[in-house]
Amino acid sequence: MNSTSSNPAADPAASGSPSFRPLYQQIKALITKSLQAGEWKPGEMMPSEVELAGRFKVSQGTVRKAIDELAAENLVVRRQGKGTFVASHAEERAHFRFLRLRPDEGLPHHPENRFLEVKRIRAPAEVARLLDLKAGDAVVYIKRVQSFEGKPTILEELWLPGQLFKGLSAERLVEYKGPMYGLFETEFGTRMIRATEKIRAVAADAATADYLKVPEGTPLLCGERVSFTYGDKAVELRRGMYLTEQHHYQNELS
Amino acid sequence: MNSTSSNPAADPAASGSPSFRPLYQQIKALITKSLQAGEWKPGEMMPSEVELAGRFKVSQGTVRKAIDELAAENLVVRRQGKGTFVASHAEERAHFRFLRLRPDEGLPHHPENRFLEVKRIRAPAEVARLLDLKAGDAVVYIKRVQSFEGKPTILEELWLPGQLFKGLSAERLVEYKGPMYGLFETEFGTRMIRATEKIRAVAADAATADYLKVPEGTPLLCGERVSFTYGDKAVELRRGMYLTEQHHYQNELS
DNA sequence: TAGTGGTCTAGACCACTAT
DNA sequence: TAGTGGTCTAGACCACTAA
Repeated sequence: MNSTSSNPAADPAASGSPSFRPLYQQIKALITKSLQAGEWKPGEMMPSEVELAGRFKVSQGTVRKAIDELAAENLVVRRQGKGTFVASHAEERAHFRFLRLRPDEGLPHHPENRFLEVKRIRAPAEVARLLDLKAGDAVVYIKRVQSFEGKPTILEELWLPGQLFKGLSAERLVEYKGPMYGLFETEFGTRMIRATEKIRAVAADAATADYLKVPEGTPLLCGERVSFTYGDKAVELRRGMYLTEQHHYQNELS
Repeated sequence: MNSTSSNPAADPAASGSPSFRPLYQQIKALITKSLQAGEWKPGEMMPSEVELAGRFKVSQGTVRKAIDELAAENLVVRRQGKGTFVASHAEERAHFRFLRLRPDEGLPHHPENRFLEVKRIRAPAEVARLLDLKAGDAVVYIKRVQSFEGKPTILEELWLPGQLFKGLSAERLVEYKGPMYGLFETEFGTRMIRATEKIRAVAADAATADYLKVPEGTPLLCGERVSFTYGDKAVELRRGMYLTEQHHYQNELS
């Protein structure tokens, strides 16, 4: 396949792209668009490489390279002999991808959740800025405490665009088993695919100390996370206070 | 190339591997061995794909896939039209790979260094355990304070295997411009390729508070890093106390 | 046995860099 | 112009899964 081919996607003039763009990148973009549109739902198998190659009129190798990158970005999961599947936060293996807080020894446990508040409010300026909304736009506000083995360890506040999370209620959150991100993608069609996190050390204020049952002034990890869905659209702001007396934040540098 | 080929690396019996192992993985291992042996030094260009394909008696595509993975692991850097180069910590672009502490606004600056101690000691049990040494083995101990714009921000302690870092002195550290990892790879032939980090929040003790010129009890980020070289061999333990009043630890989740 | 992803090859051509 | 990495193809065969 080259630029003299009849394949429209490979023709820069037809694609409207002024500069050279590899075919497999264009295929990747098309597949991503289908993922975003929900053509194949999380957990489902997507069409085989051969089938996609036929649909896009390119070789299987080109589809392969496109899917390789999607797999590297955790958007899809390849399973030899079975097929390629849309990644899902509902799967066990995905649970710890965004959960970096680990007990000092042993394997991570699933925390017990206690929801303190779930309500719709108008976005404060700072929240609106980070979520790319207008100040005053509706957002869902969630406040919860997570405990490990009965010990309160995480105090977390979340802000979600109200537009995308209509009908999200405390009942629904409590009743859903598994990670919140699973609920978000299953019930609200919003899948988190990456996030940025800023971490600092702070002293517990009176209210936080009370929730975590520690003395005021106790040093806590403070993490601010902004999560993004397809198209680098910010869809979650999360501020967490982490008690790190028996836990630590684990990170791999490479 | 298939299992009936005359290529010894592709023959499981000849390679001594009982189970199936892709050819490109074997090639990757061979190239890694050459990197480890210093056949090509950091910053140097390594042989072209065609040349390596000839040497290993495989197709260029197979070498390509091997190098693709090495590039993904930051062991080498590809430059179109030029060649493939051995990655180096001495290069500007690598400076911030392991440096996650950022100023709250603006781009990261290079800190000013003040070395408080550089000496050879016997490894305490805990250090020996993490570096896979025997308690009492010689280690180089380094203690330093890093300041940004004159403000002390990081108090760091390092332990390095004495065996690998003979002749490392305060003078050499002070005189070397650029990141320590650059010095380590240039002068001591030890290249850090990945690390694990555990982070928690702690209160500054009297000594630390003094170094960082903050009140005792100030919340600090405490990071413990173990760095590894080729073959997943631990070669550095680093414990840092970070003042996060004007800085934060930045992380990308994906 | 059929279908899927995974590996490997050989060859053509493109984009980029240096000379 | 020559050499490098980057893209794309077509086809063969392997490993794994499920019916």
